[in-house]
Amino acid sequence: MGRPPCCDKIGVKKGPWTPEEDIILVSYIQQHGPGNWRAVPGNTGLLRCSKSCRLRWTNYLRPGIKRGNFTEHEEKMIIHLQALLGNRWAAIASYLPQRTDNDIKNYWNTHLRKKLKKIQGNDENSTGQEGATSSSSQSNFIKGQWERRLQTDIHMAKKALVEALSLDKSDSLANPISPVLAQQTVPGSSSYASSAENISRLLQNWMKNSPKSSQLSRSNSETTQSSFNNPSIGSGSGSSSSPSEGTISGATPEGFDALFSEGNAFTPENSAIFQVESKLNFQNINSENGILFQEESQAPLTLLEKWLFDDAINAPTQGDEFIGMDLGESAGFF
DNA sequence: AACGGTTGCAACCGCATTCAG
DNA sequence: CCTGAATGCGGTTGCAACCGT
Repeated sequence: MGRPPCCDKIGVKKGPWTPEEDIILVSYIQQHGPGNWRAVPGNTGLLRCSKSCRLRWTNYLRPGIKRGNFTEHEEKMIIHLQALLGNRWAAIASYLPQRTDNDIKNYWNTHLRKKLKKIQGNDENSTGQEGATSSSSQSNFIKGQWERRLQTDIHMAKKALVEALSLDKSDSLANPISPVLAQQTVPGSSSYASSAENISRLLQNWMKNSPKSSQLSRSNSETTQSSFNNPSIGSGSGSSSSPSEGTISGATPEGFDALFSEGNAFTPENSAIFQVESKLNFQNINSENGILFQEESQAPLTLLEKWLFDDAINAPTQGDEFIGMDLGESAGFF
């Protein structure tokens, strides 16, 4: 049976998000933090269902999301993890904190699966006698995959238990991220800076597409960057911050037209102040509301993770990095 | 230039799980 | 403990951009 869809109400907008909607959502979350998605449409005036808001945030607007091409290392990790965990994209994404599960899933479906198929095809052609044995070897592989998955789950659960029971919590709290993961973090770039880049990008696109924008006064240029980060934005009197009355009344398309005139478009070049201020604001939110953006992107170091990174570090440049891992189709992928 | 096919990605759908009353 | 609602997750779809003819 299943529950009826939450979004089949009349008047709920579907389809691609507009920059205006993105900004309204980001602005709201900046004030109230992610969560309580049910309240988001009502409080923001967005004609989207809560689910859509959550998805937009987690897959696109959330701080720390890296977009664009996957690196070879990321690719290897995905293949490794997919072989180990199967299509558990959320679990895989937890090992690639800068990527969303949707992104990884898409990348797998569009790039890596094809790549694997191609290689499988080559293998079958080269051996020439797969046929009857391929199905059994595949079932063995699937069986092995499940066993490994089970073992990993048990391993992870054990480790988590040990960590939870450990008296020496200070170390893990002080350094919740592995050194290797820390190395991957771009020095000096705040988690929100990445989000600012996202917003900057979408705003740039918006500016391109919006004929109105060019007509707008540049006199707002000073207020734009600060007001975007100012929690009082849109509250009119600037006094409302409770979720129940936190409607971003000023965050209307008209309001944003004024806010983001051509001279105010966020670009990587001019968004430095924005990034710094945004960082500060999010830190405030972190401390005030207990929302931990940083922690969102910091998966704990598990044995699996350690193995993955050790493997990545020790991996030869080509070809045989999967030797001994019994990863079936993954072997010889590169 | 026009058209059809392909690709990549954002967003949606529906089921599963979790949580609060 | 039960029930209904919220949230999480993976599969799938829709569509714009790209490419070849």
